[in-house]
Amino acid sequence: MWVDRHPRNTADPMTTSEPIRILCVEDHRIVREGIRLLLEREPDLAVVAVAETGEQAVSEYRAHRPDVTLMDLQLPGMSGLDAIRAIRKDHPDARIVVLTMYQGDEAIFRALEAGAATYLLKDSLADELIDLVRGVHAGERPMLPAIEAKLSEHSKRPRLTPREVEVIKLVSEGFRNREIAAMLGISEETAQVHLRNIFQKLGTRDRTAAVQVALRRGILHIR
Amino acid sequence: MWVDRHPRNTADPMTTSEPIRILCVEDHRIVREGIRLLLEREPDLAVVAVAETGEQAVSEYRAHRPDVTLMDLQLPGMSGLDAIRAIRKDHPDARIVVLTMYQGDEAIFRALEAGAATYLLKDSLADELIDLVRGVHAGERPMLPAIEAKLSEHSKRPRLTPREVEVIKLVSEGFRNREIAAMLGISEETAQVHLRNIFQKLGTRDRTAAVQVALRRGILHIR
DNA sequence: ATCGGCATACCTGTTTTCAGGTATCGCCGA
DNA sequence: TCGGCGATACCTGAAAACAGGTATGCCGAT
Repeated sequence: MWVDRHPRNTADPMTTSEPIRILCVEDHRIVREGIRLLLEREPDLAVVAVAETGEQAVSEYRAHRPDVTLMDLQLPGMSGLDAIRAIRKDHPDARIVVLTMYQGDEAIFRALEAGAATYLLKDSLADELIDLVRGVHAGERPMLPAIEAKLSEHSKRPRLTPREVEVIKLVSEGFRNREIAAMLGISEETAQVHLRNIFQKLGTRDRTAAVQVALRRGILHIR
Repeated sequence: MWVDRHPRNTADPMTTSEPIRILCVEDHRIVREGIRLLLEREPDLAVVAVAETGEQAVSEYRAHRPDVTLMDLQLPGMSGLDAIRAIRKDHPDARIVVLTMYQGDEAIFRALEAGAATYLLKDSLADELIDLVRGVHAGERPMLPAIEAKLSEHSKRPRLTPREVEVIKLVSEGFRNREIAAMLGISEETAQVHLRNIFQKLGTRDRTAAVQVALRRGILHIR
């Protein structure tokens, strides 16, 4: 618990003199610069720091204590998800807006579970982004209808357990059941049981299709 | 930090009255809007049209005949690659700059083969984008060192044949060898031979790893 | 205290995939 | 015209993956 040195705007951005201070976390420099320009067309928004990795995001957050953090999920090194967790661990009142390409229900669920205030896709309108930033800064947790829909879809589906996620991750990297078992310190048969349960939950009959579904749903990520 | 805001005079853009007319093809609206702002900070650049699908790109090209087209590869419906081919078929002198996230050597090779003038990644500098646009407009085919490196890497590797690409694509969708054979109208054994050749070329021992490598190298795409 | 979910393990089969070989046919370029 | 490559096909045998069942220990919630 600390005393915030930077006064925050709780309401009515246009009548307060201090703009909303934003940290923009995005690894693609052209995109980042573009988003910065978008935001800074608004007189009540100011990008005070940027970061292109999860680690940088954490340290820039500490250094600048922004009012709102705009976070991409796909980052080199520490993922955006882990960065959200790390920031929220030290600063439980951090207000984080996820802005990403990932449209999988699991990605959305995990980001909000990790403490993000809201979630939007990069093909949203610039105005939607700006509205969400203002709303989140005002303490709300505004949610776009498309995201709500994916969330309710998610709640109807069985989730993979942490162990199952480990297994499908190794499967996606091309390891055999025997190797996966050795890496996890379990028997090959147990690894197979996990895999069978994964197939059942994802509605697939083999590992290749399971990996595809896991990628689409945001259970796994590229690279 | 970074990004100087002054227009730089490479070929003295200020003395020419007509700006470079650009078509910007990019499905993510926030990114598209950001790139547009980036480009339009330069007085000699003007975004005269935008498109968010391959089909739109083709029709907008026809309607506006831009000097330079900025093309993303990942588009809903018709891919950016097919859009490049379609545009270049009707307009062999079309000058197209690919701006994408895909960093796989095969994606780069195919784009240039399809007629793109140059290729850059979204984590390039805004200035690099602007320089490339100006260079391409001037009739050059400027190439960033990182892209050249990937291209020479590509030339050292064996390429998959068209048939092999069809096979690995179906494999990535989770089909069994027998199903793939039926879909392609060949025997299961032939499908297996293709797959064996794919493993050999990609340096993998099984289908799951092969799909991962194919995704990384831009031989396959998500979705 | 009991029940359900999770992780673990083993058993028995069947199906699929992988590895190696050989062979034909057609096409294209040297 | 000859040689190579791509696509096709078949054979055999080994390895891996998949399907179904049963069972145990643990832990958290009711």
